[in-house]
Amino acid sequence: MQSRTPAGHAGRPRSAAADAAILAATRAALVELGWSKLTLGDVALRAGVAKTTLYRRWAGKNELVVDAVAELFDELALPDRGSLAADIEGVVLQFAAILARPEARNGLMAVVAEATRDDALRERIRASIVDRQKRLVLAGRARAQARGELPPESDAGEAARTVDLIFDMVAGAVVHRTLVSAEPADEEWVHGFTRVLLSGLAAAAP
Amino acid sequence: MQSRTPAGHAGRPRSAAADAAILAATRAALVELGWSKLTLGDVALRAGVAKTTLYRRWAGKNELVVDAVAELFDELALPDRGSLAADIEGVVLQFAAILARPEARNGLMAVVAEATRDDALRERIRASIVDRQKRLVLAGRARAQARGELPPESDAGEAARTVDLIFDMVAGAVVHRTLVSAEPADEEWVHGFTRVLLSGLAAAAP
DNA sequence: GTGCTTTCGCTACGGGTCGTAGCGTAATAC
DNA sequence: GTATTACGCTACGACCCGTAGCGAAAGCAC
Repeated sequence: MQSRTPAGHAGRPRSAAADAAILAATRAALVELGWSKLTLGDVALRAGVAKTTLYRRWAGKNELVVDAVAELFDELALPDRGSLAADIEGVVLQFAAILARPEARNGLMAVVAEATRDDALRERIRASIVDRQKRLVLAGRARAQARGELPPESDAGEAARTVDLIFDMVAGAVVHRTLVSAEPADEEWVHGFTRVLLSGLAAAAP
Repeated sequence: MQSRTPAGHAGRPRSAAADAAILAATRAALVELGWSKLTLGDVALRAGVAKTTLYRRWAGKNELVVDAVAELFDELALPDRGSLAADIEGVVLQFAAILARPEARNGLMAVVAEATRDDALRERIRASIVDRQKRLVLAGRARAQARGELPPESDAGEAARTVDLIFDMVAGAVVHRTLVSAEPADEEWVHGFTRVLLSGLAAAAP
C-alpha cells in the first residue's frame, strides 16, 4: 500500500488506497442497493476495510456519499466547439451523461434532500460539486465574450445574478428531466433546451 | 370516528380520520426530523394509532411520504392574472411557495431519490404530484390560445414535447434554486426567470 | 537498528428500528 | 344476532448503528 506523508504528522499515515477503495465501494453499493438500503458496514466489507476505519474518516453516510459522488464530477470540462451555443450544449450533455449513471442519480438526490436540514452538508455539496460546475458557466461566458458573442458585463451584480439563473435553469432542467420525468436528456432534448435558453437570455438582456 | 362505506365491502370500515391523522403526523415528523431520521413507529405515535395500522395501509416509508407530500399540492390552481406571462408567474410563485415549506423539501427530494430505483414509486409520484402540475401548464396554454396570445398547435407531438420541456424547465429551475442553491424563489427571481423562459419559447418557436 | 506515534483490523457491545405475528376487542353490513 | 373486517396492543427475531478496547502493523525521528 502506497501512502503519502502529510508533513509534520508523525506515526503511520492513512492509506490513500483505502480512501479510494471506500469511495468506489460506496458508488458500487449505491448502484446495487440505492441510498436507503446502503449500510456503512456493507461498504466497509466491499472495500475490504474495517468498519471502524470508515468511521474514523467520515462522520456518517451523508458525508461519505457526497465525497463518493463528487468524484464523478471531476471529469467535467468545457469543450471548445466554436460557438457559445455549441459549448453550452456540450456541457449540458456532459452533465446529463453523469446524471444518467445510477450512482450519481441515487446519491446526489438523496444527499441534497438531507442537506435541507443540514447546513454543513449543504456547504460540503456546494464546495465539492456545485461550484465546480459553476466555473464552467463562468468560463463559457468569458470565452463567448472573447469571441465577441457576448458584450462584457457592465454591472457585476447583475452578471452574477445571471450566472446563478443560468445555472439553476441548466442544472434544474437536466435533473428534473432525468430524475423526475425519467426521460433521457439526449441530444435532441438538449438541443431544444439550449435553443430556448439562449434565445431567452438574448431577448431578455437589456 | 366517521367512516365511509366502500360499497360491497363487509366488516368494519377503515377510519378516514386515521388516514388524515397519519398523513399530518408524517408531515410534522418530516419538519422536525427530516427524511432519514423519520421512523414509522414515531409517526404512528404522533398520529395516535398503532404501528400495525400504519403498516396495513402503506407498504413502507416511501409510499407514506409520497401521499403525505402529495396533499400539499392540492392547493395548486391556475390564477387568471390577465396575461400568459402573469399567469405563469403566478403558478411558479405558488410552486415555489410550496417548495419553501420544509416538509415538502425534505419529503419530495428524498422520495424522488428513492424512485430512481423503484418504478412503482416513480409512477406513484408522477400520478399524485407531477401530473397534477402538468395540468396547469396545459390549462395555461389553452387559456392563452383563447386569448389569442398563442396560436393553436399544429403538430400534436411537437406540442406535447413543448409542454414537457416547459415543465422540466419550470419545476427544475424552481427546485434547483430552492433546494440546491438554497436561495428563495421570490418575486424578483421568478419574474426574471419567466421573462427568459417566455422570450426563449417565443423566439424558438418555428 | 530502536523507540514513538498513529492507523489498522478485529471483536464485542447496548441501543434503536424494522416488519410481522398473534390475540382480544370494536365497529359496521346483512 | 352474526359474520366480517379493522383496530390497539404486545412481543419477537433480525438487522444496523456507532463506539470501545485490544494487539498488530506501518511509517517517522534518532
